[in-house]
Amino acid sequence: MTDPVLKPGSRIVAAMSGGVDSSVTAALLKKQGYDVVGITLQLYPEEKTPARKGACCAGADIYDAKRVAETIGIAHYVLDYESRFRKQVIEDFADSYARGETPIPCVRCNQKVKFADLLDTARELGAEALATGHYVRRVEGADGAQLHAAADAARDQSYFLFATTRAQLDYLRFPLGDMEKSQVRAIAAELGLVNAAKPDSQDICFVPQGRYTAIVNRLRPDAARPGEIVDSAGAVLGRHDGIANFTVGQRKGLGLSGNDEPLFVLKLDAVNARVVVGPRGSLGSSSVMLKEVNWLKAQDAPFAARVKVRSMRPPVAATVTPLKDGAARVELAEPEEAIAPGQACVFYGAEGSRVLGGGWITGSGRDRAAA
RNA sequence: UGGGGCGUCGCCAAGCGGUAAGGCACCGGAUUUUGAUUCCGGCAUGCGGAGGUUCGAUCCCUCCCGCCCCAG
Repeated sequence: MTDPVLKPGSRIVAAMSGGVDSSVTAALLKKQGYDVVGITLQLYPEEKTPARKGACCAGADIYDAKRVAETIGIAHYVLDYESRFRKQVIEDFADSYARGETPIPCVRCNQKVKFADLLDTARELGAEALATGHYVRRVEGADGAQLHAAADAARDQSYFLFATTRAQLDYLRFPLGDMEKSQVRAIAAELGLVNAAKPDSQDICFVPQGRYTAIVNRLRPDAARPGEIVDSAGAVLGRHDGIANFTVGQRKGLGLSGNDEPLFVLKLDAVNARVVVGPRGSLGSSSVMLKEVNWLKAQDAPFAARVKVRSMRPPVAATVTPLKDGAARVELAEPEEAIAPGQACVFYGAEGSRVLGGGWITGSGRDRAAA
């Protein structure tokens, strides 16, 4: 099924990370007769991320992308995006932790790098569109392109693309949005792509072995300042080695023993380097405050929606109220646990799969405290 | 150095003669293109120490060590 808008034979830039998904994306477009140009971004120095499973965008992955491009017969370029990536994604990541938040670097990367600079580059190359291997659907609507969750719900990545603007969406294409992962791998195997059986990427791509705090500590030493672990009443229960080690809702790593029930992080106080903890029952909140909301629908009045407060969580019914200066308030029908500043709250239609927008969480209301 | 109580996994804590529950913490794995959560698995040949009684003792007896409390 070819694109309803693009002319046959149009030039399309395919963002190729070196993984199966983006490789198959490029292959499918090529098969459909487009003039596909593969581009791989070098996002960080190879030597810092020795070959490992689940990485992308450096070293061996770039090589994989090049091999795939050769196999399917398309042009392929590698662009050095290290400094942009460091500034837009890694620095932001560290700043966010230093503020006591829990960042989502993948969203920033899509928002500030792939759909920004890479998109511009694609235009400069005369391409009609930029395609990626995200599992998300782009639907041509009456008043422009719409963003929808992937057909394969278990694979859906719409949460990570909530910040995609309508202008960006207009130019983007996501050929895998209607497919199952197993189909994608089958196609890769059929075409003999080198990465057909390559493990899915996971963890933060620029962090070796999941030790993200090492990067944060190096960039923002303040986030590694030791401090107290306290309960909601302020009683000191223990000490910690830096708020960057924690996120709201976290249970492991507190080292507080002797309790009848486990304790979770309720809040991070960056100013005082304090970690506030409490029992599970104190984790729920039913109102969420957002900033920098990206609207993919008219933003005139409050509306009913289903929202996700974390990527791997079923959406819950909610009412979204647009506020001034790109802010919004979300009232959840049922309290959600562990709503963490720095994470995203993404709005979906009350029915169906359309993404209506989303924003960055700045705080949440503690309904139990308010009740 | 009179009286009473207590010492079981890193922490809390059952067991009170029949061959060491549980929770918390911790470790490992699964899941996951954030960070978490969650799930599964692991975690005291030994119950302060030394003897004794018994077929058999963490549970009974003796002594010792260490805490705590009330009196002096």
